[in-house]
Amino acid sequence: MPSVKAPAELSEAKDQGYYSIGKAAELSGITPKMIRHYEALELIPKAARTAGDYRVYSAADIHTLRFIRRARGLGFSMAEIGTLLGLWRNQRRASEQVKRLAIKHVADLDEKIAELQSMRAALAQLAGHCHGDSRPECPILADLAGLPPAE
Amino acid sequence: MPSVKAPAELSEAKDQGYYSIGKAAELSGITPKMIRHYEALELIPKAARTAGDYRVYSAADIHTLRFIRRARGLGFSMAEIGTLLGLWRNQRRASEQVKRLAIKHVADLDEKIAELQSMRAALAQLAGHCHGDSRPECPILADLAGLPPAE
DNA sequence: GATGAACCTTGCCATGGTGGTAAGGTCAAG
DNA sequence: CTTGACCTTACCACCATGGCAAGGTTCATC
Repeated sequence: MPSVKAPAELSEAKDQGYYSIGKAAELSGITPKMIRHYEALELIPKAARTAGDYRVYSAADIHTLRFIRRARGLGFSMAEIGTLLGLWRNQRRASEQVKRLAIKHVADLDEKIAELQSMRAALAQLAGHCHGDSRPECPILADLAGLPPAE
Repeated sequence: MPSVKAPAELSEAKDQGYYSIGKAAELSGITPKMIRHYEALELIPKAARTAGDYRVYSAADIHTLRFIRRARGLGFSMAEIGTLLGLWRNQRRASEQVKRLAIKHVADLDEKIAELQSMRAALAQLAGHCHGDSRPECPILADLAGLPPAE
């Protein structure tokens, strides 16, 4: 056995089914940047390190990262994802807790959607009344300036 | 004429129809904090100052602040509002420019709405399949974990 | 003419989720 | 031993807003 001071460990880790942060990013669809960020947020446990201080990830870690990515895709906040991860890991969870969180989030989404829709409707209405030619008269600006709607 | 070193100016300003930042905030619905912020962003011109370095606002300034508040209410970004203010102040603008900006913003809103709606639909679907009782089985978590939809 | 309340001033920090950049360390291949 | 790809930490930026702190101004009341 050659007397290498501190074996690189990284290729060794690879042989054992562990991934570098870059590989984990590729496999999970989360950037290395965000993986480190989630670790700092304590959403995921601190990754194991090689002798050279590189983070290493197991297949189970990749699985967790994918879970986070999907939850983000549904619009859950980091705090909510933290809760979801806790429930996911807890074999004795009640599905009722998960459902409650989901229903609440649906309501939050509905609220945001309604807000955006009312903006959209108001603006589309104004734009519909605007000639959109070379003349300066413009109901959009008139409305923003506070003039009566002039229906 | 009494030889007051530097006349307070504030009450004098008030007499002439000028407002303090607090009053301007009250009248426009924008917090003093944000009024200062908009000034720093150069969205609005630098306010005049009294001898005591207090900002003073005219009725026209209040008008501008209200314009900004309404534009924010329609979801325009600060950058877009800067453009809108420029068009508003420009008597020779073409309404076409305003309309183009508005239409673009409607498209942006539509995009966000569609995104939120697809989240909402996916999540509502999952929640609809979740028993929501004391048992741990949960299609929501199963989906986040990446299991097949199990329709 | 002093005191105190209400207001103003600037400046810094925080949010949330993500991106960038810089300065340096590690590793594998040539 | 060098090169280049990757990793490390530690900052700063975004956007719009809120909060707090430490200090100055104004004004009304005693």
